[in-house]
Amino acid sequence: MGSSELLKIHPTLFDRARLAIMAHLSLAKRPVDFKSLLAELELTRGNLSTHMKKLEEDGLVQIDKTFVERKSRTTYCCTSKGKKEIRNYLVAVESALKSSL
Amino acid sequence: MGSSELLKIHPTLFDRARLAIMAHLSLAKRPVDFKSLLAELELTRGNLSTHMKKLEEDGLVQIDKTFVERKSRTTYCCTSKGKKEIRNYLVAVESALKSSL
DNA sequence: TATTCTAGTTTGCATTGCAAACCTGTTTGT
DNA sequence: ACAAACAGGTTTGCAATGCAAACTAGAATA
Repeated sequence: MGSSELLKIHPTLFDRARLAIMAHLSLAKRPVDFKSLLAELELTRGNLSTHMKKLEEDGLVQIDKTFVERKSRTTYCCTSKGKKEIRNYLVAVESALKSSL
Repeated sequence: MGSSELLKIHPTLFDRARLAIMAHLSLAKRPVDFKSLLAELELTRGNLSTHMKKLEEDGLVQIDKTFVERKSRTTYCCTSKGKKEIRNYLVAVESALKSSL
C-alpha cells in the first residue's frame, strides 16, 4: 500500500511527452511513423527525435528505418517491455492514488 | 480520447518523489511532519526540503512551522488545489492508458 | 562550554529538456 | 542544369531541474 509502488515505475516514463508517446504506441496495432506521432503530440521534431532515442535506449520502443518512395521513413513500435512498463505505471499510480479519491 | 488529457496534468506532478509526497499528503487526515515524510519516502532531507518548497510555490501544499517543546516542527498539508490536481492526475492517466490494458 | 543531535536549508554540480540550427537527400521552379 | 524550397530527421547549446553534500541554527548532552 501507499507510495512504494511508485518506486517501481520506470524512471523514463516520468515525463509528460514520453508517457504520451508510450500511451500512443501501446495502443497502436501497427508501427507508427514520425510524422503521425508529431501530428498527435504537441512536440517539435527535435524533441520527438530525442525522446524516441531515449525510449529506444531503454528498450521501451523499437525503431525501424526504411525507404518508401525514395524518402526515409522511420517507424516506432512499443516493445513488450514497453507494454509491461506502461501497465505497471497504471497499476502503480492507481494503487498510490485511488484511495485518495 | 488519447494523450491530450496528459497535457492537463500539473507539470510539477511529473516527478516520482513529488507524486509520492502528494499521494501521501492527499491521503492524510492530519498534517504530516518532515520526519514522517522522510521515513516513508526514500529521500534525503535536502531533496525533501526542496520538493516541499516547490510544491508550496505551486500551491499544492501548505507549509506550517511551529515550535513544539522548543523544537521546530514543520508540517505539510495538501491544499484543495493539490487534491484537485491529484484527482486530475489519476483521471488523466487512466484515460490515456486504460484502453491499452 | 565544547560536542553532538535535531530539524531543516542552501549550494554546486551533473543531468535533462527544449528549441534552434544543422544535415542528407528529394522535389519544384526557371 | 542549377538554385531554392521541402521532407525527414539529428545534433547542439543553453536554460532549468534534481540530487547529494555542505551548511546553518538552535537544543540537548557531557
